[in-house]
Amino acid sequence: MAGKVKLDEIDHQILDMLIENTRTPFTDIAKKLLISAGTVHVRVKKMEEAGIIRGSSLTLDYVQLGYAFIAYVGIFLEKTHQTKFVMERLEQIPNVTIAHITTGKFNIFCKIRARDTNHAKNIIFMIDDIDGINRTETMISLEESFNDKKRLMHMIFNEL
Amino acid sequence: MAGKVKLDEIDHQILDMLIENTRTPFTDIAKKLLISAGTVHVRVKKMEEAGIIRGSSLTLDYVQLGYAFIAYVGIFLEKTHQTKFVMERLEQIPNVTIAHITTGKFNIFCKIRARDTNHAKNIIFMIDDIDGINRTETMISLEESFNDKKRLMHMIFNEL
DNA sequence: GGTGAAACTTCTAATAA
DNA sequence: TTATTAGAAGTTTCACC
Repeated sequence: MAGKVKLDEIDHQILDMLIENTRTPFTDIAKKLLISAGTVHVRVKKMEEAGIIRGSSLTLDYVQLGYAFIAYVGIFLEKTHQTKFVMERLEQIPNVTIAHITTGKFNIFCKIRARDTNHAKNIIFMIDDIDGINRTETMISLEESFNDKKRLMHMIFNEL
Repeated sequence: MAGKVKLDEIDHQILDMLIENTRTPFTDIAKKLLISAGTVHVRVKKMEEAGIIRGSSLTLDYVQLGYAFIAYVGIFLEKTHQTKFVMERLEQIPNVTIAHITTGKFNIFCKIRARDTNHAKNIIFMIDDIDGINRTETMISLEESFNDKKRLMHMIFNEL
């Protein structure tokens, strides 16, 4: 599964195309890179086996699905040794989409997604109720802006 | 592009399978849901046209790619009306993977990805240099934990 | 490593129900 | 809306560079 694989320019360009659309036909990629579809197939498989490609997922419009509310919750623990326990509890709440153990102001830091303010309130209360949490601080997202993955990839590949 | 579409149980299950692996053959989905591959095709297309499915992307192992460092940077602005300008500047830095305008402690809040602490320092200096930013507060992620999308989808579909 | 072609699988659109 | 069908397209393997 995990391994060390040196990626070359061809691999970078394959990833580049698949990052934009995971269903880009290998034949299209092959045509663009002037290689055979078989080669694309082998290289993708290799990157999957090496664990560089961990999977693929859909980007959904959560607003249209009725989940427009995003907030970040900073968590202060009573004692640091409770970190693992609290992280595990957070992972059990599906509305917590990502959680980090952090240095700095907060001990733990997580992102939540909810339908609306009222729904978010319930989720935050749920978090507040976890044993070991002293208090939380909520930051509501008024606007979200993404940077597309392709640009980060270019940085990585060109060692900028 | 955008539209109101009511999703039924079949749609939910199609999304469920594609969220885990966007390349799941429609024939597999059809077999599991006891419908025809043509129907799967039509429904996926409909969800794409409605904008519910916005796209697909690869999940990459950034640690293996040499980008193991994650931090969140809270930004305090000099004046609120500079928000848009600063957001635009942040979008130009590929290492800033996501940025939010927030209520609460910070005016803006962003996530950065870098090779190491030294690399991160340069990025944070870059952010500090943006006009209109008063000061920043960095939280380094020591450990990241994801919640899989499937569970969030189940919440959404079951109106929990 | 890569190719090109064969065998197999999947997609897609049209038609019919 | 869904199923069926059939031709087009894509994937995957493999013998051979």
